[in-house]
Amino acid sequence: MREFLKTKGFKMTPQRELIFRAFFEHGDHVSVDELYDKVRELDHTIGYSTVWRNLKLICKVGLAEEVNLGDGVTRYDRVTQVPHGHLFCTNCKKLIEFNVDQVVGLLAQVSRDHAFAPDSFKVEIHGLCAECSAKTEQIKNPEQVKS
Amino acid sequence: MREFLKTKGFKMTPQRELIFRAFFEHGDHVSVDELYDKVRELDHTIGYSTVWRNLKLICKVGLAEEVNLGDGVTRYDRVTQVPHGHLFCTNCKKLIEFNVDQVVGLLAQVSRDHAFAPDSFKVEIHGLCAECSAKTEQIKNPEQVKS
DNA sequence: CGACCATTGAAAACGATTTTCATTTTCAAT
DNA sequence: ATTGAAAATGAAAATCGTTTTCAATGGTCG
Ligand SMILES: [Mn+2]
Ligand SMILES: [Mn+2]
Ligand SMILES: [Zn+2]
Ligand SMILES: [Zn+2]
Repeated sequence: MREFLKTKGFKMTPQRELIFRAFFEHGDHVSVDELYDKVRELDHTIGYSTVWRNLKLICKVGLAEEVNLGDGVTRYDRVTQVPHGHLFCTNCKKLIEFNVDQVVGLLAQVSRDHAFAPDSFKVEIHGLCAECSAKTEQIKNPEQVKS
Repeated sequence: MREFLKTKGFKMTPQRELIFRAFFEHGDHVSVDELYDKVRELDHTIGYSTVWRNLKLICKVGLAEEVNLGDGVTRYDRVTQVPHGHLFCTNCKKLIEFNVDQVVGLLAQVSRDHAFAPDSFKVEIHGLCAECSAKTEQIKNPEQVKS
């Protein structure tokens, strides 16, 4: 890691080391706030802006990407070998990943059709996860015990 | 329109009339700022919050949806018969729509696989449109006239 | 060891969105 | 037409996640 960053002209610092570790070990889909809290447990002197800047750095060197689910906070998603889509529960904010190989095939064709040079594909399904869906069902149809 | 809103318990006002008209006649994919500017040309006394609230209202009654392209501003997209995806040029911000029938088919299956109750599917391709793509090409490979 | 420049932390700035509040307007019932 | 309750408006302020500023610190390399 240190070497990887050095080749890109960045320096390694204790704070950076800690933030990178925290992100890659426990941090997928974290917001700045969430990672800040995690990192603070290990070193309560680290500043918020340092966490923010290092998350941006992780993106700049291509190890993560910002994800915007439309709820006002930016999350940071590790870049993986295979691209994936997100099932986002608007109730409990759970995020489930799924394979998008087939979808990407279709979207690549769409891009070609429009002479569009794609950088990235974003595929999201918003709705209710199994658990929240079950709960809502209950609320709408309270157990009709009476005949 | 007046009747449609009345049945939902909302009142009609001159401001609302103007804002709705502006949105449905010239406003697809507008931000609040953009629609505010448009509406201001017709009535320079309308307040920003009134435009904001009425865009929210248009969404609430199901005639539009918020779109978040990750550039920090919320846009408002008319709800159409057939769902569509967006090709978003990160350079010139152009937005091109495309058919997602096939994609939605795949995503519906993904939802079923996860017992997920989908509300909406979001399909975006970020990159460079044909024009911007051509320009960038030029910059990277300036006409190599010399041998 | 310096010199140089990236990095840090605290605080302030930013900017889009949302809320507040006093006032005005709509609209259904008199 | 008059009235009253509820909804809507406009200006201003509040909110809140993000981003910048700036002085101080610290890493890298000769
Ligand atoms: Mn992910
Ligand atoms: Mn659209
Ligand atoms: Zn859920
Ligand atoms: Zn473009």
